[in-house]
Amino acid sequence: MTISEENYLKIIYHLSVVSTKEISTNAIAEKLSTKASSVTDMIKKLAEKELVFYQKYKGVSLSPKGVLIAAMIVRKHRLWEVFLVQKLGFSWDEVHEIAEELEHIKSDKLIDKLDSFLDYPTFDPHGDPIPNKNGIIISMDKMLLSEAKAGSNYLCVGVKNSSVEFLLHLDKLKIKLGESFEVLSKEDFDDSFTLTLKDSIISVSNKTAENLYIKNIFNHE
Amino acid sequence: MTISEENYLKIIYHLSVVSTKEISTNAIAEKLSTKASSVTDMIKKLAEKELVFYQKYKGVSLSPKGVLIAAMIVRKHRLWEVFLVQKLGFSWDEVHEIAEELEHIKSDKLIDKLDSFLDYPTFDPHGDPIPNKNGIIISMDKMLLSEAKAGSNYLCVGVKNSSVEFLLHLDKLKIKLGESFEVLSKEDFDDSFTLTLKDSIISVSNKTAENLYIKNIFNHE
DNA sequence: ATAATTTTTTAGACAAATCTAAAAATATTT
DNA sequence: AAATATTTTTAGATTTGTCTAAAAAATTAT
Repeated sequence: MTISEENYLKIIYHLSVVSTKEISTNAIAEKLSTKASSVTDMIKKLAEKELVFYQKYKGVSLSPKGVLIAAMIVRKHRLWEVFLVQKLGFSWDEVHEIAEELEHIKSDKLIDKLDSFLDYPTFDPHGDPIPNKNGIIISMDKMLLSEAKAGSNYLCVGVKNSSVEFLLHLDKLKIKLGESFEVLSKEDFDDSFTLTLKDSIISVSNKTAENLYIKNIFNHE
Repeated sequence: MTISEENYLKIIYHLSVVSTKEISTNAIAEKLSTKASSVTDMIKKLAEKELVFYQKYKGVSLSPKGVLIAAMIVRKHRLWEVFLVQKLGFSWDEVHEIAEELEHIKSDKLIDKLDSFLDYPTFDPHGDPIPNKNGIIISMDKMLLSEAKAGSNYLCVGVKNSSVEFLLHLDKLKIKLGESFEVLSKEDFDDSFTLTLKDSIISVSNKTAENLYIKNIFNHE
């Protein structure tokens, strides 16, 4: 597997999580910042290797073999992110770029040992689940802050948008994953939210609320 | 810098440590398991970038800029080896291959943080010195076991040959870096050595003795 | 010092991954 | 359903790093 092939499989994997349908050439090209013609070439190569199912003009989907390889790349990426944050002290907005390189290091033993060293984490620093050795990911019943109800208590569990800009914005608001808060009110005027977080009251824009995953905290805890 | 360019600089760096003279095309080709014609092509490219000094048919040497880049690659390689052994529990014969990949990860901040996480090590698991951020390496006054004198005490400090086979052989003899021993005798018949190591007496072949670096232990310690 | 050998370079070809431009297929509009 | 627009594919070119085979330079031997 070349790095390029791995990147294609990874992107198709990520697109497949969102869509269920066949993935279009253009969608892949956009994610990889490349041209549709390059995507067609690479897809043919991956189809030749039986890592994807492909029919001309009909889009592409991962074969079982392709799913497993892609899940292992995502597993490596997210384990390295945990390492960078928890062991080396990076902030959550810095780790994606470095993990993009580390995810291509080829050694199963390395990943097993890293997993053990990190104490078998199940989520990465952005709240995304880490596939296990068989490619299985545990899914959490999360929702967006934008769907929250006034008066309820929640926990921050992940980000939908993990761009550097958004993550730094959350840092400014002192919002961290694992933190709990209460929704005081939703403002009708601009669909923003007012929350109590660690004894202070903050206002969160609708755009932010639509990119932050949360989880209900039930009172019996 | 591509991975290929980095590998050429690294090899020229390693060859320069041994020879002082200009490095020949064939020497590089042999180390990289490639053809002389490929080496010529790459050297031209590196000369273009002013990373090496090059004159047709006269061999090649690193420019100051080239030395620094090469030293940083060696620094990364050796720091990652320390990480793999000390933090992940790899044995010293397994880490070279993985570090060959990790050394090409591009992030200065990553290496600074890794260095700090490892507590600023100065030698890698094979006893080779780790260049500092300025490319400076501290050299140790080491010698080969084959030059040792009967009756003296020494410390194992490094290996000249770091092949998997040799390292596993040392494991069998229970020879580890940092261990001390006394040379009981040198056998005239086959130039082998008899040592006391951790209360047991072992025999070490001349071939092994010529690949193990040691250091005198003075009695006033 | 000339001949033979080895080393190095050049010239031209190839595979991988990309691109542009044009053609073909599909989807959307009217 | 025909016309228009979009998407996808094909064809051919480019770049990077490699190769083989032949030519040129340097070294070694006679």
